[in-house]
Amino acid sequence: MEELPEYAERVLEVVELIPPGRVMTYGDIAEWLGEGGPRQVGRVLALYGGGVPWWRVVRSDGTLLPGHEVRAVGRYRTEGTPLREAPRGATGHVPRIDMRRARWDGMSTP
DNA sequence: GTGCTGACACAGG
DNA sequence: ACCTGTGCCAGCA
Repeated sequence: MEELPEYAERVLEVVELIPPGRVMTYGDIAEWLGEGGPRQVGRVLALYGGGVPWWRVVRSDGTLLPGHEVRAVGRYRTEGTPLREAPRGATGHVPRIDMRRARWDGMSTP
């Protein structure tokens, strides 16, 4: 059985609450919990994020996790997450999240 | 105790 | 749009 710190459990719980097609930033989660900071949230996901939709947690500017961009973009296309598509034909360029539309404040429940 | 590191955020150039 | 520096908080050598 896992002995997760309570803070980690809270973070994971919030991440699981994020509806498909939406995203939250590390800072938003920290603020939503009212405790810790973005870096702590990031650390929790790095350690225990394997069981939650980690791709729905992005940086405030909408950039994806280094090394996991391809996997994440696959999910976004499947879930219909608003992306800022690169201008036609820009090969090698990874799309970023359209934060203005995709950001979820946690208010409207799915 | 001291210092570096990290799945971050923000401001400036 | 990209890179750099500074601030923040916790973990680790």
